[in-house]
Amino acid sequence: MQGASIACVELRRPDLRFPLPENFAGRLEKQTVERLDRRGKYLIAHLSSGESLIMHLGMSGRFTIEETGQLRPGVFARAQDCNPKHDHVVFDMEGVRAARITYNDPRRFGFMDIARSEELETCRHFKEMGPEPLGNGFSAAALKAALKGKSAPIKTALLDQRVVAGLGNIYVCEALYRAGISPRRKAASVVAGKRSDRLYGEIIAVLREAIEAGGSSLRDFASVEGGLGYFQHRFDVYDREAENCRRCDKVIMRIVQGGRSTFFCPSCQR
DNA sequence: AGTGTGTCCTGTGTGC
DNA sequence: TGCACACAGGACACAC
Repeated sequence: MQGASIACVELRRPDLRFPLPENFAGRLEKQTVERLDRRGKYLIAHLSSGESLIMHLGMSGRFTIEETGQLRPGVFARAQDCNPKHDHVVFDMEGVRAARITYNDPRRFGFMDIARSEELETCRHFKEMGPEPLGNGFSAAALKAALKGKSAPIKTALLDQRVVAGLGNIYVCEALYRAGISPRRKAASVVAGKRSDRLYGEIIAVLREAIEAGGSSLRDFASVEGGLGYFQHRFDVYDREAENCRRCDKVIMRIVQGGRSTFFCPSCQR
């Protein structure tokens, strides 16, 4: 999409998780995508109009690419296992590369929005968002400050995007296991000892390793080229209920916190 | 203000 | 085979 222009936007329904913004297609058509970016779990396309398209995949969203030009025919073939009845937004790109970019999302938990590019940092999606975990804004001190005084369980606190951006259920479970911290422990008590320093390091480590492995393909995640991630083979606890801990051989437990599954080793995590 | 609960939606896997 | 049910990578609205 970078450098290409949006020739046409086809909306196949008036909303995703939320209503699409006013004049959605009109504000995108004829604009050039100057730069693609990411903040937390959001994708951002900076447009020549001075506005930016903000996209979130939710749980099941995906973009597929069909190359319509002759540049690299067949490289970006449409994923076979993608039911076209959930194709909700179609972007026809022209210019440096002609392609059809389709947003498909069975559960429709994803959403899109538009904001002025110079106001991105203060728009509702990013105003309160915490630092990028692999960026300069994240440090052991920053993590401590964000967790300080919180009575919520550390598991719930780490899923809160205001603490640190981009952590989801898998990597929170994995980071807590690596750091030897019980998911039930109050966030404030993690700051009190040296646990938060260890946690800081493990958050970064697990994210780096997962990115290196191409992400985690549970059922349907794939890269935009269609390739699968491999990090799921290296989960220590996530989706391993009743299996044995790799470290102490005791049984991995599943509990529910804030309506989400938490996997942990009650012996290794204190 | 911070925290816990329910909700949005479809597909898949499991047990009966 | 058919059916009911639980659960899924996330964020938000709401009640306290």
